[in-house]
Amino acid sequence: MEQGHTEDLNDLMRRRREEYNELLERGVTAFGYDYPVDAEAAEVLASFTDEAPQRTVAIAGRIMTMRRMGKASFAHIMDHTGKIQIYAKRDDLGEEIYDIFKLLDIGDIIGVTGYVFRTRTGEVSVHAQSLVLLAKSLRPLPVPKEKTDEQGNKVVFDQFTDKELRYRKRPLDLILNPSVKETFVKRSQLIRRMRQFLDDRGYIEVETPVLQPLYGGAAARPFVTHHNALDIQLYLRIADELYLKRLIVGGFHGVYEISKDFRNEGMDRNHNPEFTMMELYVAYKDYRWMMELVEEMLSSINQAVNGSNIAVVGGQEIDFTPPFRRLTMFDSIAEHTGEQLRGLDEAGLRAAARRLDVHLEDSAGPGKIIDEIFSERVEDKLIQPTFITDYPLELSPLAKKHRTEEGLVERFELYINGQEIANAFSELNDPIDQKERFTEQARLRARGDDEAMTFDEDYIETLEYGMPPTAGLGIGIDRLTMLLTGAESIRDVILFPTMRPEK
RNA sequence: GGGGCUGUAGCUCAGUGGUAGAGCAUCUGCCUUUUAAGCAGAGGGUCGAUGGUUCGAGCCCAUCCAGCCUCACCA
Repeated sequence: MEQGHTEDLNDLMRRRREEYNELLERGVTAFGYDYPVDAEAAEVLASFTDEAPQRTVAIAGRIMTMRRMGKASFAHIMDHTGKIQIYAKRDDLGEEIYDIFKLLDIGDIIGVTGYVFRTRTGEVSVHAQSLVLLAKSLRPLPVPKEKTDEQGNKVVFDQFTDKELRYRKRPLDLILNPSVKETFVKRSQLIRRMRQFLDDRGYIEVETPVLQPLYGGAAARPFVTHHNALDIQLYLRIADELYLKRLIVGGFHGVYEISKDFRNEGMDRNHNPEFTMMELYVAYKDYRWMMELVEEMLSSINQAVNGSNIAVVGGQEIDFTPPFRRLTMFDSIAEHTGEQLRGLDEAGLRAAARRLDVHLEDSAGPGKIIDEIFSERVEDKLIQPTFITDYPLELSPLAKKHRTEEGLVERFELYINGQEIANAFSELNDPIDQKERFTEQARLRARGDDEAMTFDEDYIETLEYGMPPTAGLGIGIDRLTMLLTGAESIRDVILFPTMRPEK
């Protein structure tokens, strides 16, 4: 239903324009400049007692309900802390103001000054002594109605539930569905605690390019753009990794970045084309050290967001108390399938996949086969926080070879509730090895793998100056937020998720 | 990309081939402690779009658009 054009006034909107004009004729400023707010709804309600001396408050918010009864009326206004009832009586406001009040609508934003009292039916309310319009709402707001039934349960009527509209018109979603705001407050707390945790350890927050002449650091297809003045093609970054490690070469002992990455791929419950990633690199550390940091950081973050070591997701309790379980990828597969893959050659791995009914592309190499078996038979069983360690080398072109295990790299991924939450490795700092890995990636690309990494000559050159041993970490902020808030879709933790444009 | 479901008033929805409906919202009147306020009345629709079947389509068929779920692909 197209309602985007102001010219396209339906009856409800036309009516509001008329009211707006009528207010102007009465000399009312329909859009105010400020209001001396000195109270908030939640605090006023919480602090009220019937014994305390009468208190006068100045409060402002959006009108959410209106009950006009001739010469006296009730309304609820909502500010950022919640709703509170306003009582407007002609004899107290004066006829002029009261008539203006009667011209107001649900959605209008008003400022009210008055004393706090309890109504006959028991609701703490503000008895208005003055009232001003701060913003006229010219477009009808689909406000749901609420009722408390005999059992004390809150019943909501006409709730604004259309998912598409909620994502497309997020401001309405925020006004009409209070839990939405809670999710984004939690997201903010999460990021704040993460930043604080990293800052407390002396790591430096930096900013690296979003527009990159070569993209790298992950296996993904990029968005392509063009710079006019230089007349060159640029890519939106798919990861921060290679730039951050350049900074470790440059002498920073620890750097991190929290920023958007962009991947030109499909969208679903777990993927949005732009998403927020935190990446951290710390010199002289390895992936084992990084596991301990991740445990501490996540339990600290969950404490900040949920006030305990527990998060509840889909009725499941997730326990963030360190230490988290550690399990090699091979052992996790053995535990959940009974198949011991360690030491098997490609034919042996394929046979195991067949026994487990895991389908493979013909082109899959040993590492890919192991990864497929893990993804299909293990991943979704990892509910409590579990570090899966030691990945096949061919899947990890930026990770350092395992110090004792042939064919593996020192890498871990943290799984919680069946989802990858963190990815980390001992970073590859040998430029000769790195060059070989890039060469292999280039071979894959030539064979048509458009997600294989590009050969980054400048990065190799930087490594050749010498990079200390380094531990690196990436955490998807959106997925972590989903986990800690129990959200089922990534769109519920992104304020303005990517949507197909309305036609 | 495959399969399933959905799209009707501002919102939430009903409507199985015969004159488009309900509640809330809106408008008019009454109403000075109401709370899904109430009472009386009124207005409001390209039934997602296009084409077809039919004497007749919101309903049946086809195509398209959009959304959700699911599988596949993908970190």
